[in-house]
Amino acid sequence: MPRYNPSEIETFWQAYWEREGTFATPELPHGPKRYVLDMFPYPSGDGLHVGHPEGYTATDIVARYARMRGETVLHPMGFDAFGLPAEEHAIKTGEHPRVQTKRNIDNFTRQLKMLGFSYDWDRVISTTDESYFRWTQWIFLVLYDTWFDRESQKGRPIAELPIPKSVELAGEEAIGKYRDERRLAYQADALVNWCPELGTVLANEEVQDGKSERGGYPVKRIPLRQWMLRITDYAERLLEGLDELNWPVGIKKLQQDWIGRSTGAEVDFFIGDDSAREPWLESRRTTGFPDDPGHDALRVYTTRPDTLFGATYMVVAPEHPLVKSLTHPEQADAVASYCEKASFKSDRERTDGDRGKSGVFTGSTAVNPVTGGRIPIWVADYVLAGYGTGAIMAVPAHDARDFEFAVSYDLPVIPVVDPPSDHPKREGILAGKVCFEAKGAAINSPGYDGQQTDEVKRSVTQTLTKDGLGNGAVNYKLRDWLFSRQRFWGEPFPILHELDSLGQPTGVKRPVPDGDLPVRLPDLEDYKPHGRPEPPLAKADDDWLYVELDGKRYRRETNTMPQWAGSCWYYLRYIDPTNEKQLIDPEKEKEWMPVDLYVGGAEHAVLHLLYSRFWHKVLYDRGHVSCPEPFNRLVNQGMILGEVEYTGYRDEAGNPVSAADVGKDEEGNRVTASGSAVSVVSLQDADLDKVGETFVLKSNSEIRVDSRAFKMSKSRGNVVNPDDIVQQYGADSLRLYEMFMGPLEATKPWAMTGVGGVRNFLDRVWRMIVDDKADELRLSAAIMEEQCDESQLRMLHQTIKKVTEDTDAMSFNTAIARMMEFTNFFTRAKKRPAEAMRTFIVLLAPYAPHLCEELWRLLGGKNSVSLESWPQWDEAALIESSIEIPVQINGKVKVKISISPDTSRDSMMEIALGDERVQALLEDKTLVKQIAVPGRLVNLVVK
RNA sequence: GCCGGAGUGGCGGAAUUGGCAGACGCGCCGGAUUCAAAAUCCGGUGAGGGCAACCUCAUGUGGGUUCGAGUCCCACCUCCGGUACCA
Repeated sequence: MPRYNPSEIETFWQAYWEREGTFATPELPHGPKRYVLDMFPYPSGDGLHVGHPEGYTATDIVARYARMRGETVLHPMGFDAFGLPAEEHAIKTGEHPRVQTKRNIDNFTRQLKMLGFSYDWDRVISTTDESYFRWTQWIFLVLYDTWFDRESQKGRPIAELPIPKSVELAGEEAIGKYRDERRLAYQADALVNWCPELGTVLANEEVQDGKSERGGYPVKRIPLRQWMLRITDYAERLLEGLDELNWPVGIKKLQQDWIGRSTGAEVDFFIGDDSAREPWLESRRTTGFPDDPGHDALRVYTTRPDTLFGATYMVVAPEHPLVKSLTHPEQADAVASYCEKASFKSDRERTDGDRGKSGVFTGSTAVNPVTGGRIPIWVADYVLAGYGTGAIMAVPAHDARDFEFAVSYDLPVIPVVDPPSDHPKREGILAGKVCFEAKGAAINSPGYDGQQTDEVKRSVTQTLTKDGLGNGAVNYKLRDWLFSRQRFWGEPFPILHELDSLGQPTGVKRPVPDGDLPVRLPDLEDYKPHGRPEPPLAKADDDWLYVELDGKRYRRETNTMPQWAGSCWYYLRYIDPTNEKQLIDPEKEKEWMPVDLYVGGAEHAVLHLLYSRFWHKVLYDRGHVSCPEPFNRLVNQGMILGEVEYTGYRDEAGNPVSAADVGKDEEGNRVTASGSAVSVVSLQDADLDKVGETFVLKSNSEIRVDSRAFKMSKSRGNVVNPDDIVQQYGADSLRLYEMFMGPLEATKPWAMTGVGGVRNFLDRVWRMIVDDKADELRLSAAIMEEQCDESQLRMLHQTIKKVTEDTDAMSFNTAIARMMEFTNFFTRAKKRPAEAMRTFIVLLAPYAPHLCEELWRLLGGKNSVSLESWPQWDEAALIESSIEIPVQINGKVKVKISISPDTSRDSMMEIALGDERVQALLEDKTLVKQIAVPGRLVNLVVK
């Protein structure tokens, strides 16, 4: 019995494709090109989960479809294989991460091949390959060799950096330092999360409430020399570049918000003695607003210079460099202890809202530049050191945070913006009892009263600029990118630190010469942390750690790059994966770039995509790539959740409790309204009824039940393994099901019965063509070398049209629905013209390639169906001789009439009004209005 | 709090963008085939009412625009995701 047997067919055709090189991509495209890219996976030990094939199937369909349309397609795959899990595995087992990584990549490769994706496997790369990370290191050196020229908004070689005379005179060392301060890759002291117990530095995500996520040990923030990338210089370019991209608006918005551009002004507040103030003001009037405020001024950044008259105090961040000098002796202890406490809090904790605001007075005051009055300076951790100038002017009347702080510490509130007269809380606002953050008319602002916010902003900034006390300024939330990790399993930095004769670093850095790349990872005895905030590479043998070059001794940089590094540019390497001389051949780059379609999860909406764009722009500025943006079109696949779960509740006595009466206590445990604990019972849908909006127990309709699908997770036990699905249903079924579940971008719950549904469809396709009663594999007797009749021809061409359009629009679910209709239609037919079957198989091939190869062969195809060209539909065949349209009366369908589809408006109306059923309905009524839409409907408005 | 996205049958989802709501699939019901079952094939399936032809009600809720609203506007509710003092 020749039943559809996926496991046999699928392995056969996968071997065929590999043997024949069916999907090998030429070096250069001939004719139109399409670069279709997946976000490459991290090869975890768990193998693929069903979320991977979702995006991969979508791109595979697009890639196969594009090939059939005659485009040259680049559709590659690779592995983002540096990362923490392999290192943790190494710490536990002593096995080199490379070994485990290799094993995982092999497993992923097996799984990916099992799904029949049309990747060009000759181009596969892993970020951990030496031949790959050699170029990651090389790009780092490009960043190191680049400075950002603000004037031209462009990265340029460091050799072109203009050196001021004074620096030049100070000698080589000063020039070196001057350059180092301007490179896109630079070292700086950054605060890291150091956990002494674990003996390691942690990422922000690994720290919760000031404690390590693993173990719950205290984490301290300590400054450590770190590599940073000056992504902030590219903020404006990264923002502007978004305009031209075909990305989901939501993702663009996320990136915009992340970059967080704001405009306002920097303002200097005088902090010296009163006697020194006049000369200071005078000098400012003549010299203008300086780059450096000097020691007698405190500089703030504000987006609301119009509220300067309402600034009643100032706040500096605990890490602000002036904290010490601003602190009065009698406040010294309080300030010191406050700052110490703040240093223990993680960024996350400090910025965790609703926690109330705390602060401490420094004892000193500053002069408000517009009122001339003295206002107190506080230290508080609600001001962030890393944003703006790390200091603010506080305007409690018009800033919610300042207001909250002012109320706590009883600081004055002076309203300077009058809300619109119809504002419900206007009185409270004017009395300084309520905070108002929106725009209005200035009050209590001598010289500006009555003017509107925007106007006041402008003129206050103008006046400050004229007096040398302020200047318009732009700020970004985006921070420079902390680029080094104290980890083993990452790319080593290709940087050498010069040592003096005593073996101490001189501070001079030197890039590893190009010919010496890659800098490989050393072999370590063990990978365990060693209790100092120093990277594991510092434990390497001396012959790795120390280098002699041109008679000088150097110590290697021992930090490694973050996982982002390798994923920042992999899309370029696919184009020229084995080039040993260059990152990428410029000719190939020009032909293939940019990526035409990039599909992946939304979790990379900000970081990966922003980092990648940043590197790409630097490479662009330095002439290594030809296009300013890497990813033309981006599509985010939605998450696949586990099967829907029904959850009921029971009290301690075991009696069912309605979900409506179940809440959560402070610790998140489920309890009844009276506070007693409830237990959770998992239910089957056979036990349930639906009443209105909710599910209830069949046995007792008073008892409500929760119904929800959850994110797949090991702990919940709802993870679906692709291996199992392929084994049970076949790869084509898995592919098809994931595409049929719903729109690609939507979040959707898994349903095993649905997989059975699409398998059912493939079985029907098989039986439509194959004689399943015969002993050997042969065509069904219904397949004939005959012409389609009119309705078959229409069905065929409508299907070609729908599948073409839907595949173009990536509406795979509706394309599949249409192919199901086709199959249902032709299964019923006694005669199935072979030509129609062949055309249909071509349409289905991108979706279910294995099955289609098999049936294609059976229908007489000689080559792979993947090499066929995509069919065209014939408009003439689509036209139906007559269509049924509704006749509405007052917008409600009453009667249906049959007309030819090209009937004119007037004759439609004539036919409708001539219909006796319509006439009967119109009796005793007055026809007020008649609407006819050709090919659609007739609507009669009557009274 | 803020920013996104979404609410349509028992379930997943369709709906040429303002024109017959529920395509397609699952599930369920009935029939055929079978000694029986599986598989397969055929038919039915939003709710309520009626013997029936038919009627009424239905796209989270309430209003509005329109000949006509799942689709547009206003107000609100719920869920999901992201984000968090950026001055």
